[in-house]
Amino acid sequence: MNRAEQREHTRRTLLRESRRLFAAQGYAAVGLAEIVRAAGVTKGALYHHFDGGKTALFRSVLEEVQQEVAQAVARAADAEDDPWEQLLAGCRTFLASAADPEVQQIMLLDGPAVLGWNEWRALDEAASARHLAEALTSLIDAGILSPQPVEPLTRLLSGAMNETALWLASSSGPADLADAQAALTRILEGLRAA
Amino acid sequence: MNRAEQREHTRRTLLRESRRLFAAQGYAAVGLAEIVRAAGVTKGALYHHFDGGKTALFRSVLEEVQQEVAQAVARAADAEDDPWEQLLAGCRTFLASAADPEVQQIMLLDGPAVLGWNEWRALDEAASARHLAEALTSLIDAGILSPQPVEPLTRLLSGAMNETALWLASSSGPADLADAQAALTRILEGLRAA
DNA sequence: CCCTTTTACATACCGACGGTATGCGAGTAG
DNA sequence: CTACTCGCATACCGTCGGTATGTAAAAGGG
Repeated sequence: MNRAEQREHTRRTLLRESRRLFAAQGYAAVGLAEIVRAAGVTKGALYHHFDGGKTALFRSVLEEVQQEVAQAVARAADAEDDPWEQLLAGCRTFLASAADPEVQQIMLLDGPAVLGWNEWRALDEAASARHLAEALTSLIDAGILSPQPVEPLTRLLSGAMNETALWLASSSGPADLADAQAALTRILEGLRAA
Repeated sequence: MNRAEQREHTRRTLLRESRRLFAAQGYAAVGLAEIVRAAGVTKGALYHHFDGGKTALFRSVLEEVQQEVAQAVARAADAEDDPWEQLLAGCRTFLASAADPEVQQIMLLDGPAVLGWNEWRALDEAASARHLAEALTSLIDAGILSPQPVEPLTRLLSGAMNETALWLASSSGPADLADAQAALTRILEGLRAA
């Protein structure tokens, strides 16, 4: 194994193990000692790969999670032809993806608190909220949604989905996801009429 | 000053100063040393009043903040006669109240991450989400909203308002609050039609 | 093939933090 | 006046995130 491979291996191991621990226990409850022990390295390696220490490691994990969610959403949206159906499919898929406890703890609970809301929002924007905003803009241009500022609407819908996903984890019978998706659909359809 | 008065004075001072610091710097960035110095006491006093230490102190601060927001919302809603107008007024007031940076940092950012989402939701439920759910139930019973599960809808709306409030803090020109309230109204009116 | 440099870590250490055990003096009750 | 309680202060501890330094192996030039 040459040096580049070894480096990548260590980095990926740190990301994988820290992601598992952050998801299971929450950012604050996980110590660097536990992370490096799980990864089979030492703190020296961690700080060599992640300049900002614990925070930078968490940021990388968060980006990874957000990319995965965004990919799932994009895939679901691309499977539809009609722009309106793309929005519905994307939103429903986001809700389903964010129902994963790993995603919740890292992306929805610790993310904003650890990085601050501004940085969290910037990452969220880059990963998925931008696509939502673009979709809404297209629908407004096409006359399917009434003309209005896109940013507040994007945040309303994004926040609605985020907190509903968290709710799904607590009281989740299997019917709740369907109920939540139905309620979300009702909201979107209500906007369409107007 | 007798003992009961002294006790209450110390407790209120700790709550006031810790609230100020938590709001300004975030939970994790504030040390107990800083809190007790600002309050003019020592850690002994803090642990005498708040059995769970830093976490318990934060929980008390959070409850205080939530109560204040809930009171403002209830007052705005009670000022209206029509149930539908009560809902609109309550939601708009919540958005305006949660635009306060103190409220955001404590109630929306650190709250869920520090206490965990389940406990945060229980406190939120007791303070304000319960009223929202009751209002929605009444509107469904009155035939103003279409029959549907109330819980998912409550979480969708609550989450929409929470994240929009956070957005207001970042990019806030003074017109943004009005835009956000207008978008929220559009969503609610859309539900009404259906 | 050897020597130099760089790289990818490991080791050892530090200050600060949250938390606890104990001490103490002023109130309060009998 | 006394005994007891209560509201804190003091002193101390283990653990944490972070850093400075050491080191062995890989890479690169002659």
